Amino acid sequence: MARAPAMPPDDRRAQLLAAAGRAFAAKGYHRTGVADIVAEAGVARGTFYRHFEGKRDAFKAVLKVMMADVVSVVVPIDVSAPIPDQVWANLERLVRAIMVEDVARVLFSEAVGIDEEGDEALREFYGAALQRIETALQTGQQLGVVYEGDVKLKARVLLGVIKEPVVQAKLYGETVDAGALVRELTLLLRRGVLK
Amino acid sequence: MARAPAMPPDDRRAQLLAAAGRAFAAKGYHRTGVADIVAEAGVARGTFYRHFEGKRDAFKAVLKVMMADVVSVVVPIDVSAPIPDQVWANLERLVRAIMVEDVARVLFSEAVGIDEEGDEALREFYGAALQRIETALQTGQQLGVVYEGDVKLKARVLLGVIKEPVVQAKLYGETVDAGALVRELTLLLRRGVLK
Amino acid sequence: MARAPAMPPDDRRAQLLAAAGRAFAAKGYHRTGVADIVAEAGVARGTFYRHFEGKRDAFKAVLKVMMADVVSVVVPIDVSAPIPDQVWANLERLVRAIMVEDVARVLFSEAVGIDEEGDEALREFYGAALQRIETALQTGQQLGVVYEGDVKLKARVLLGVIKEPVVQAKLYGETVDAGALVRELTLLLRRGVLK
Amino acid sequence: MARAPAMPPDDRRAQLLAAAGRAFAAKGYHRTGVADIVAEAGVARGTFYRHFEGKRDAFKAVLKVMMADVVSVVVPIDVSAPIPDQVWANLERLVRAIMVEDVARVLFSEAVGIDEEGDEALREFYGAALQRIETALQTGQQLGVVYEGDVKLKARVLLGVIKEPVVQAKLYGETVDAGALVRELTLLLRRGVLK
DNA sequence: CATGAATGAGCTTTCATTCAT
DNA sequence: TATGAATGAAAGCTCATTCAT
Repeated sequence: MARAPAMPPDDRRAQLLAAAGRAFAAKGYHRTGVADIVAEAGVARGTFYRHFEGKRDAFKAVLKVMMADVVSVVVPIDVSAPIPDQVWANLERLVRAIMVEDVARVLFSEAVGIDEEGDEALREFYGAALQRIETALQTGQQLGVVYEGDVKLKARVLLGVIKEPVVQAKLYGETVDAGALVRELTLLLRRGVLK
Repeated sequence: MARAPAMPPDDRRAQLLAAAGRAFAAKGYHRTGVADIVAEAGVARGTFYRHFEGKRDAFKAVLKVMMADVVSVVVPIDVSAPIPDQVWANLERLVRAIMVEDVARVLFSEAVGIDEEGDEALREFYGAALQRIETALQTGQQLGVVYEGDVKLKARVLLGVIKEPVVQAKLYGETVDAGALVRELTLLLRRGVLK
Repeated sequence: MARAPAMPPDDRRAQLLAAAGRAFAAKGYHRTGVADIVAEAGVARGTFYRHFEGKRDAFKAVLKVMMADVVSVVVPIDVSAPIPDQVWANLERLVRAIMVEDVARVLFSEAVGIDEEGDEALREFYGAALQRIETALQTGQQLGVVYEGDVKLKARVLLGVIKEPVVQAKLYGETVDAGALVRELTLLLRRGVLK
Repeated sequence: MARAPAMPPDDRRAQLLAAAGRAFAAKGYHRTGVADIVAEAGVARGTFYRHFEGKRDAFKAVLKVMMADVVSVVVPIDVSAPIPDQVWANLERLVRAIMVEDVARVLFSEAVGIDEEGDEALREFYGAALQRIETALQTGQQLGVVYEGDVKLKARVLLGVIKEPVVQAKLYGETVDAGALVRELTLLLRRGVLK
């Protein structure tokens, strides 16, 4: 094959990261081989190992990028402005970010069961996400807009509320109607399910 | 090793199924080898293949048993008796069933990414579960106790509500307080999160 | 399964031998499993091992029977009667015997490569056959009806002359026209191929 | 073990092909493992699978090479020169080619019974060989030097005439005297066996 | 830096044989 | 004598990783 042009390490790494993201998203961690990644990137096997310690390392790196992408869309609540609107806006952006092509599958579906280190990476991601939700809930409680109760548990429930519809849609190859989902979530958060 | 005593095929199969369930729960599908399963069962490799076509077949069989176990705890609502109590009771039994040692990990964590056939098995499980939830919601709507809206989406949200706290707890090796969880879910379903 | 009725050992052995012959003929030594043989015979696995030391032993026994069948059709030449007719008659019986359903495949196709002991069994068969042909040729030379020359080599050539058309026909699933083959062989032996 | 030096794929493949040929010739298809081949070649298991899809694929490749080797020694008859001499020369070269160490065993002894695909490969080989012989016979008939009659059958007989002495010699670990064999075949073709 | 041939531990699966019932 | 569940050595194959060029 034609030799890929030499490239600043960071660029090459970024290229590989993107390729790895696509590959993992397409087939999941276990079914994705290093061969898939380097084919996607158009470089040789050895090049991959110049930039990552191995397949798992690459996966963790992909995970990190995706986490950052997802988290970045959540903007802190400005208490001097109407709060509910900000919450709904955050929620909608979050759902949309999660639904972006690769994220859902990589983060939610294929990530568990790699090995202890892989699980740890996942825990880190979920830990960060849940931490943010908890903080938001606590703030809400202090503001009197969130019911009292175990915020940790509430946070996990909320995570599931957002995640599961996306995961299920992925599982069936459907696309999610973000607007409808957000509306549904809004209603759930506001009044529950049962009259 | 001492030769395992002969046994009626159905018994041995059941024993292997249990062993496989424990093994998959302990290390997940991908990290579990047939070697682990037969070690857990205390039989030789060949014996495993007398009862299952292979590792994936065993996994599917485990999945099937667990599905049945989980589903069986949900009892139909008796409309001539107070409904809410029945709903909460069902919910509590469901949460407890899911929390049983092996179920959560096998069903929720390690199951995706095996191969197309494996994914199909999962889809079947989730499909059946969601179908039940949807039916319950529709009944609820007809009885006027469930808000209007897309039941399919509602069902997925509810699945997430139940599943995620259990998954997260597993991820951290925590045990879930079923009572607390059910109470929280109850409140969520009744009035939402936000005042 | 219903227990096969107890049976005098020789009968059961004969039954198994026949079943083994059919099985080996159908799929060849390597692709035939003990499972095939016992299924064909309608007995349990263990029964097979009560009558044969193992798969190879059964194969050797089948070989022996077939050898005897084939060899028995060749009748000694009566020098007081017209010789050529007897030769042609022997030849025709031989070809027909070889063409009998199972013989060709078992003897000629699937027999080599089992292991040293198996090869030895084959050598025995071929040795016996060639010995007979050599003797016939020597007699012929003494009677002045066979050309001089290395009888051992001549014998092998003749074996090939008979065997190959049958083997090839088997390979293509064709049936051999014994009459035509014998006629062709007759002409070859009498005058060769080239004018 | 010392790492085998990198090598252009075609070279390595050729080396493996040769090693496989030796291995198959030494022990036959069924008793030869991939382990034997890679040991013979002095490379690791994985290297083998970089070049062949599996054991059977390697066998088919060996078969192909050997076919080509054998076929290539037969040169077309030049009708403007004395024909019989050319026929004998071809015959002698053919016999010698077949007797080359590996060819006879691989082609003639161990090849049947692999599986349907393997048998098909063999049929191809024999088909090609027989086709050539048939063509030669037809030409001979047109030139009036070959007796009339079924060329297909004649071709098979001739194949047996050449093949069997070589096979038998192999079976006994003898070496064939090519000169003597060709002389014998010559006489057989010219005048038959019986006066 | 990039390459890709080479590696080999580890995995799944098969099947002739054994032996307690 | 007949049974068939149990066995486990042995085989084929994969793929993340290494390293000489």
